[in-house]
Amino acid sequence: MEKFVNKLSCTNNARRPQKRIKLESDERMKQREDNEEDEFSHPVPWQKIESEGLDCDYALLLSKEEADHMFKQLEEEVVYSTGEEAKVRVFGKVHSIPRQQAAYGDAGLTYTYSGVTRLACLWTPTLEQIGDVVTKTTGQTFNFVLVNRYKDGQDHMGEHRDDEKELDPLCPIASVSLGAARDFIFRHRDARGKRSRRQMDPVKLELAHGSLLLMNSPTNAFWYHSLPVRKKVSLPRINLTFRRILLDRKK
DNA sequence: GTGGTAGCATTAAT
DNA sequence: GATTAATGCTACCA
Repeated sequence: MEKFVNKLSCTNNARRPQKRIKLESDERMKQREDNEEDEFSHPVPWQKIESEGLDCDYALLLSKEEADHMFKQLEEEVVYSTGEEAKVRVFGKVHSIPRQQAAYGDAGLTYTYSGVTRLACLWTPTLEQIGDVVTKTTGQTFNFVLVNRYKDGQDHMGEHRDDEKELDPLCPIASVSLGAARDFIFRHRDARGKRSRRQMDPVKLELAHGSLLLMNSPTNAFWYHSLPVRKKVSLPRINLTFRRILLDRKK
């Protein structure tokens, strides 16, 4: 069995991803960094995950106690889609998605994928709180979060890319995991299928309770990702993917 | 043999 | 034509 990337020794002890989009003055950034020093008594050990066209950062964002608390709060707060909203069309067929899903974000935001348009609910206190931690840790702001709940190892997500046109292409997608640890697989678009053009090994991660995975540009242009079935997993996992959706797109 | 997983095939609308 | 956030089937491995 191949070793998973984040089971290997961690070589990168930077406090946050090296790549940052400069959105604010040096003075404000310095001020914010000073505040972060107060907030996080332990530096966040980032692990860089790289391959051709793949650029991700992985870190344990929350302590076990914090993550336990957030998980419990979300179980009470989040209301998941039902009925038609929980269905998706793939290969011409309509399926119920094999997990629970909900969309939260700024007022009036919508997000479309695979023939389904979602109107975001307004942030819950816990989602806002976690979003703040992610922003403070990464320097990125987000206006939308997609919540996926996998009740056990039978729930999963098929291989896909997050390449929706309405996403800000320069803003990374920040994926926070709570609950049961699950495998997460990246595969390069040119290494899929029988007549694949190239031999490229998939990149495999295990997403732990309280972890944060940043998918930086241009990862989603080249790499598909999936959360495969794992029958031995019996506990639920909640995944939050924070995104920035572009506003006022030209019509 | 058996259970779990990896990888390919599917399918018809956009 | 290319793509596809789904499942189904088969081959492989422990």
